[in-house]
Amino acid sequence: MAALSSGVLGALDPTSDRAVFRQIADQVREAIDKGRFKEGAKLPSEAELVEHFGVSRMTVRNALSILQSEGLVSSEHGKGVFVRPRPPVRRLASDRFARRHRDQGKSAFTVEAEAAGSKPEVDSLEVREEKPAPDISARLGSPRKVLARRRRYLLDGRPVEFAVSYLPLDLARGTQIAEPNPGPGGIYARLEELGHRLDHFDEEVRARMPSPAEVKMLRLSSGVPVISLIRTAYDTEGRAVEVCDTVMAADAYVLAYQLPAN
Amino acid sequence: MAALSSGVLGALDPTSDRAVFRQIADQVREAIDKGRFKEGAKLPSEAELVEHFGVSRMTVRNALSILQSEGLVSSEHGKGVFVRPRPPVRRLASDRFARRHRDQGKSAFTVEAEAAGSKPEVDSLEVREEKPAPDISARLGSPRKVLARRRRYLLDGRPVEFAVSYLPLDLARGTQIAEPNPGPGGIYARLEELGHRLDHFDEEVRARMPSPAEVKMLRLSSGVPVISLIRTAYDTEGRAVEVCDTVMAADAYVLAYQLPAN
DNA sequence: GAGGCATACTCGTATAGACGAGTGGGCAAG
DNA sequence: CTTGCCCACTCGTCTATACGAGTATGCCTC
Repeated sequence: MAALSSGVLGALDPTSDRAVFRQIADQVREAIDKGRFKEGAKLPSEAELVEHFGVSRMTVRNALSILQSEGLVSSEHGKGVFVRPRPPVRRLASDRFARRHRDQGKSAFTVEAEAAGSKPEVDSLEVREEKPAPDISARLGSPRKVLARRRRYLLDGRPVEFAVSYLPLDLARGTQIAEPNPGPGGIYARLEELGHRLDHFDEEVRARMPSPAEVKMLRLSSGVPVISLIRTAYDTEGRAVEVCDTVMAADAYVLAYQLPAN
Repeated sequence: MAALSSGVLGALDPTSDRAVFRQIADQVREAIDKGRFKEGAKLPSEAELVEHFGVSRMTVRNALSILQSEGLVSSEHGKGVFVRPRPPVRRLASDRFARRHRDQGKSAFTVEAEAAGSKPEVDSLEVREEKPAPDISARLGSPRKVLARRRRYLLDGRPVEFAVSYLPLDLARGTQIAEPNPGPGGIYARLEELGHRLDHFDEEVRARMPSPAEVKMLRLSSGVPVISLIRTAYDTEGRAVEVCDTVMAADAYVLAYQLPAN
């Protein structure tokens, strides 16, 4: 209440035809944008906002739900509503699969995370053979079955990315690629050892709101979209040797690409 | 009502500890996923859902608001709630700025849209000199002032993208780049004519929920994120000659990139 | 037939109240 | 001092009700 009377939030405009709950959302949003509520700070409680604006609680909750869907705030049961802190961002450079980055014992994810001062983890590792979904199948040249490698990546305990790699079964069966730990340099190193020298990767980038399963898997708070990245690896023969389907928490990533001008 | 009694939606599980509005959202989501409600189809009205599930209207609205924030449905005042149709998607290929695509009289956007059978439009064109924001300034080598070119792109009347190009003022002032219409091949063709042969582009891709201003500008329905793309163009001297800040409706785009493996 | 109006249906906004459940601090008992 | 409980405060869920505003339809009038 002290925070309110100190003038962080003003009054409603009864002459405006803008809905009351939008006016409240506007005021709180502006206060956040201008830094009057700082990152991680607790907003006034619903009861305080009810009293300050003289409206019912549902109206206040309606206003807060707007800000939540915009990704500006997140609520914690029993504690309050907080300005959502911006997490550190992981930058994926366009040369991240270059051969020269592939000669270490650790995975690219691990190396990069440790360099950035974060604690990397990989879990939910599942390796199995399965019948590919139509879109995956089409990219791989319609194999009857594929090897699927599923894993989840975490930084400092927070899940940031979920990825599934699909490889034609005739190519991967019986090799170290079919093992939970594919060895130093990852599956791309193994593919090259098997004679599939990699030529290039195609990546398709989309953004959308997460499914409930993805919300759970990535522990996403509301108002955070996901980036969907589908990468296809081609060998020098022009054969698609792997498709990797990745879903990333959008607030944890920036993708960097370099395009030639010619 | 006939649709409901025909069994598209089932009953609630009173023994479940899952909130009622979530159960309702789950059921409707599943019906959409399984195609029992098709794209563009009208859902049962709130009143029908109230009757079917035997709950209050706020509970139904709460359930629908979940689906709306997931981008699955959108409501239209006075008409109903509809399964959101997936709009046609525009694919941005990684060679879209290649010199060979730059020799026509029309802009790349126009050519590509017409090839895809859509009606392209460009509006809100504004060209002015201004003081650059810090992040833009840093990318361009800290010029005191820049030329800013703002425009909005539409496909079949729907706004899909809003873009601002920034160029160092000393480079653009007095040239055709400072004109509303930059001429055939766009500003990249003009830059090359001015002796700045383009070498490569850096692109940074992010996804997030839109600001209210972006919702208005792109006429976004709720539950649709935006893709933010910041492209920096470098000439063969290594100088950054342009920064383009683009905000795209995420449901209208897929970005395609090709990465070398070496 | 054309125009306009009434009406019924849709979602949008807002109120008031109730109870549940998670959190944290203080107080009392051991 | 430590343990455990209670309580106050937080957000979560749900009900019931009311009126406003946009849309579509059909009927009535002209």
